[in-house]
Amino acid sequence: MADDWTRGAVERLKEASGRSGGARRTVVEFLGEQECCVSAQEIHDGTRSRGARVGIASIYRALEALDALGLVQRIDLGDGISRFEPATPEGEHHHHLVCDGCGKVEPFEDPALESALQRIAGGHGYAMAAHDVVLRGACEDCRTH
Amino acid sequence: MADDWTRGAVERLKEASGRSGGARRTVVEFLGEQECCVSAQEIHDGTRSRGARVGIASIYRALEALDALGLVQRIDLGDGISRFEPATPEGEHHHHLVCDGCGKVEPFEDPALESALQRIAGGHGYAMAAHDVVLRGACEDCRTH
DNA sequence: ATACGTGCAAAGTATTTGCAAACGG
DNA sequence: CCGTTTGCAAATACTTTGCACGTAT
Repeated sequence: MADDWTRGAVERLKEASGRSGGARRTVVEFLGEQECCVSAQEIHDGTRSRGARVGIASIYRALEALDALGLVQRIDLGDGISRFEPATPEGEHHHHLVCDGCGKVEPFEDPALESALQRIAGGHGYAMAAHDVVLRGACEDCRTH
Repeated sequence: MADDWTRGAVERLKEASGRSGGARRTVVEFLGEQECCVSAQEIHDGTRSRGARVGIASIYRALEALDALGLVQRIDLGDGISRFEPATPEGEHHHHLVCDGCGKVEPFEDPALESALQRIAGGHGYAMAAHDVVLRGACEDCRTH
């Protein structure tokens, strides 16, 4: 399934510009393997440790292109670093729990939350295009010590 | 009511450090008058246009101190700029709708949303300490053209 | 008098951009 | 070949920090 996203993303990038280069492919392949969100720096380090020589600027440019095509979701956990993860085709998405203690990031999804957000946006006359939800707290491990 | 917050915040800052200075007071007074969240730069511009000569660094330091005491809420709308607003004493809080078209920011509060978030955090073993919710979309005005 | 607050300027960090060279079609 | 992509380095934008001076207690 992750491979599906990778293949689809490479193809849609190619369609969009008529061209395909090594840096973009490297970024897409790395992203396709991730469980959860990663930062530009993590992509840089991760691909470099596999021997890829991709400039950080190209990573940002690839992520910008992917974001513009709706192929990745941009996530802001509030620490000033943008993180990215593959966007699921159906628009289903998850949000994140961040542990204040150990920094662990954990995804979750919740239909009731989604519908509450829809209801709220609608009630204020907004056509909701996107939303971010980040929960912060102490995880079970950190609480138990 | 805004005055209540201003007075209380000045006092708690003083308690915390045993000292009170002009820059902090200026920042607190400005914040107390705001309807919704403002950025450090907006505080700088706003206070300066009233004749205050407060350095931007002092504004950041005042905001950091207020945040540490829980007197302000730090808000990240996803544009890389931190915004701040007075925190209400009871821990009640609101979130924000951001219009993709005109950039308008509108607050809302919703008890059902809050309880859904509590439920989610609890279900994952987290003791929720804070949370951010930002909804993005086209507002009624922008949709109607 | 003493320690904390303030202002300026310099440093730091994440991200973007200009540009020449590499490369895909 | 031609136009896009890439990598480097310089630039940008927000925020933090070092340090000398001011100021409240």
